[in-house]
Amino acid sequence: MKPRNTKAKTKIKELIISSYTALSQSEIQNSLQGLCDRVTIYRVLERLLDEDIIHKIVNTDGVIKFASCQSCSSEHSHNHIHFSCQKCKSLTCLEDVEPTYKLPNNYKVSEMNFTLSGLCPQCS
Amino acid sequence: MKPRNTKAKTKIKELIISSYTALSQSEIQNSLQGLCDRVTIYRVLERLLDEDIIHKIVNTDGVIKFASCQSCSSEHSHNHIHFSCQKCKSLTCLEDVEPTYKLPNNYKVSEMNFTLSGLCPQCS
DNA sequence: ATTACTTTTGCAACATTGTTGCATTAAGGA
DNA sequence: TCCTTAATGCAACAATGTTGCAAAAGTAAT
Ligand SMILES: [Mn+2]
Ligand SMILES: [Mn+2]
Ligand SMILES: [Zn+2]
Ligand SMILES: [Zn+2]
Repeated sequence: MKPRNTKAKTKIKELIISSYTALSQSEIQNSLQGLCDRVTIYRVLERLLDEDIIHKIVNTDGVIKFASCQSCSSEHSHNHIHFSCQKCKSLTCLEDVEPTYKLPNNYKVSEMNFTLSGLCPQCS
Repeated sequence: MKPRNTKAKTKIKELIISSYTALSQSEIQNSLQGLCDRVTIYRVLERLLDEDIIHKIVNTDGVIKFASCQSCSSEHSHNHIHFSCQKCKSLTCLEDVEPTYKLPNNYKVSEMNFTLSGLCPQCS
């Protein structure tokens, strides 16, 4: 399975990389203005995830968003916090903020999803 | 708006309180075996949230789950971690585990949603 | 440039989750 | 028991995500 570069993939990748905030499928669809089918967006996102170009974040309302990978060029890890603004609805990666916690024994952690919500600097 | 105790509400409340893991709408629906309509479950859950009897958790896959409130009888706070097992699919509250983190200035936090996924003690 | 191979796409169809309006039912106090 | 109104059932709808399959397009070799 050799991945190919298509119009849709190129444009979606570009969109996500140039966006300061994480984007949902529907937000991407609106930006593309009919460049490709709805289904194609889902499939392209899946491919970009596979290729470690983007990562997936579940927002506090359950909406799934996508953001570019910044710091995981060497190794793929996403242990940073996300911030969801209740006013402007933006979801941003706080790449520098990593939480600490103390788990009971016998839990094996492989992923984390940490999102704080409230007001972002622009809105507060 | 004086809340009333109905069969549906009583049963759903009972289900969630007696469950060790957080439950989704569909899991509740399966347990109820036709006791009430699908829509009623959504509406009952909303009421139980309003009454601070249960709290809402967004799982790592975006599925919304509900668990009873343990420690927020005095004040309503849910700053504990949740654990999502990738094998048995259970989502549990780790009431005693609260993370620490250092946020940049100007962010106003009002809620947090922190879910770790991996293998739970039973599955690892 | 043409061909051949295979990935990617569009479209239709479907499943799941969640919401709303409205007529009917039932809880609970008088 | 009666009355008020909260709660329910049902139908209809919207949003999100998935799948199968034929058609289109990317890529490398000729
Ligand atoms: Mn991120
Ligand atoms: Mn919890
Ligand atoms: Zn904001
Ligand atoms: Zn498990």
